[in-house]
Amino acid sequence: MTSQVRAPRAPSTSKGAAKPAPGVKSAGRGRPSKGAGRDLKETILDAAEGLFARHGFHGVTIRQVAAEAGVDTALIHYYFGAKRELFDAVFLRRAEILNSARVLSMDAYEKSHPGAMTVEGVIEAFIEPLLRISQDGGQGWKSYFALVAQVNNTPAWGGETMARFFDPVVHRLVDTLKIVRPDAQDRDLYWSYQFLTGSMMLALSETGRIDSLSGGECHSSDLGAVRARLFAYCAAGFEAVIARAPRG
Amino acid sequence: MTSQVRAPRAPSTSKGAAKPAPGVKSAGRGRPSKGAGRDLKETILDAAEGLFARHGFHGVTIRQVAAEAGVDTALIHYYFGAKRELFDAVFLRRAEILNSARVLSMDAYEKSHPGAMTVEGVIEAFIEPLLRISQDGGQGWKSYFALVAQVNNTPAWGGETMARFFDPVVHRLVDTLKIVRPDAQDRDLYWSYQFLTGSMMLALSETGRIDSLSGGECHSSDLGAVRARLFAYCAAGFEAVIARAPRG
DNA sequence: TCTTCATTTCATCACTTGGTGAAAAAAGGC
DNA sequence: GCCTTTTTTCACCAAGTGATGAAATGAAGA
Repeated sequence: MTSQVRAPRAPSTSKGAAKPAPGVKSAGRGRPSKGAGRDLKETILDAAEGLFARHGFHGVTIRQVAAEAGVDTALIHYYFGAKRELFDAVFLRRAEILNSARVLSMDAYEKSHPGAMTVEGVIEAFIEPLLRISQDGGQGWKSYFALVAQVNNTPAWGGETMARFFDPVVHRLVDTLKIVRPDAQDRDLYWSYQFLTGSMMLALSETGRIDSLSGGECHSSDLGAVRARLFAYCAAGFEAVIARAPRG
Repeated sequence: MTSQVRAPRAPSTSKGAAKPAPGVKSAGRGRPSKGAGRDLKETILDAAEGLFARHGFHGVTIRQVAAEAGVDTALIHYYFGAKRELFDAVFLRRAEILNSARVLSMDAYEKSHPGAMTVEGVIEAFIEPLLRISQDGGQGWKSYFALVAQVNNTPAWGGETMARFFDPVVHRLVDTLKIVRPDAQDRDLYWSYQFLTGSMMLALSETGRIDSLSGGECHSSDLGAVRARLFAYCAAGFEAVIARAPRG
């Protein structure tokens, strides 16, 4: 009864760079709206990313995205299909970059500290890539982290997507921690990770709450301050939970 | 073609016997949908609370709330006004209960441990009331915690409300911690609290993520497991951050 | 009884939502 | 130039959206 989602004419395939260059848009005389010579598709994703991060999936309309990107709403459907597919595209775009950066970081740490790894070192290798990317990656990445934090706390919604893309790297963390603390119980590691990810995502989403709470002494945008404390905080937490070893 | 004269309501059919259960309100035989003879206003708040918690403010329509509560949409506007006011009413209903429970808990701890308070003890006094209420308070409270967690991570939206209602008790926590660790810097305490609240809210929202992540070994509904670890985890984190005392 | 008043229902409004088909415009190969 | 394919715009729809005025209802007083 509901109109089935018709896949838009797929613009060639999706893989690789064989895309026939959808026309360097604003170069010639297409739309004069957006200045940069970037692909329109990326422009749409950027607009959607920022809006979704601020207002959530349901808080954003296709028309808002279109207005922000300076395109027609039909063009968004042409490229991405339904609204939910647009959201997924936003989510996917940076997920793989994130995952490979984290795996690389943990690989490097493991290799550079043979037989001498510490809990704090492992945790730093797990978190640091995100802090670095957020600091160096520009506004797009900051929006993305806010988006992930939001999805993380709205399980009924993107929970499955979360799991599909981020569980592997979490298992990698747990496996490495088990090398460092072979006697630790899985339960304790998983719960400790749950605590860690809550802290980490809230810090990365830079909600600004700490700014007013601290009367201006702390700033949520100060990721250096996060770096200076979060690793030690989480590592001590892990150690305490492992040491206590409750049979819960 | 739009506005034609509204005919006075047609006398309809025979008003004889077929009138279906007029809404007698509070006492006796209200709505058959909700079992208890509670006020309709509370029924509406309950419905709205559950839906807002699952789908967020924009993901819920007045009509959905009305259907869930078994009332007419106009009745919701009659009692609460605009949609946003309904949301605020949901948020407010339990906020004060929460705050007084926490203040009471910290008062009790402070009085019962004169000169012998510990960081972990203070943190337990701060968090434990929430765990207890969530365990004993029924589904309504669980929805409420999920709602708060969501608002906490969507700053552009309810950030101001969050601050107005929950900042005082946080300042109380910080003040008490300064008694226990007089040499601790404010910066460190605020950042540590930020990490704590991220962990705590994620645990309280019971997203179910840990269930699949751990392959069924942990359950997000197992607040006993949280209690057995979270206090120690956070306390160790606080101590580590204080001890490190970075000048960030 | 008759009147009053808070509550509840009904019908509807003005507008927005996601989504679509077809035409128009570029881009490109020949 | 001509013809084909991809990209972009335009007009529009069916189904909702939040919200409201007014009528209907029922309990409580007078």
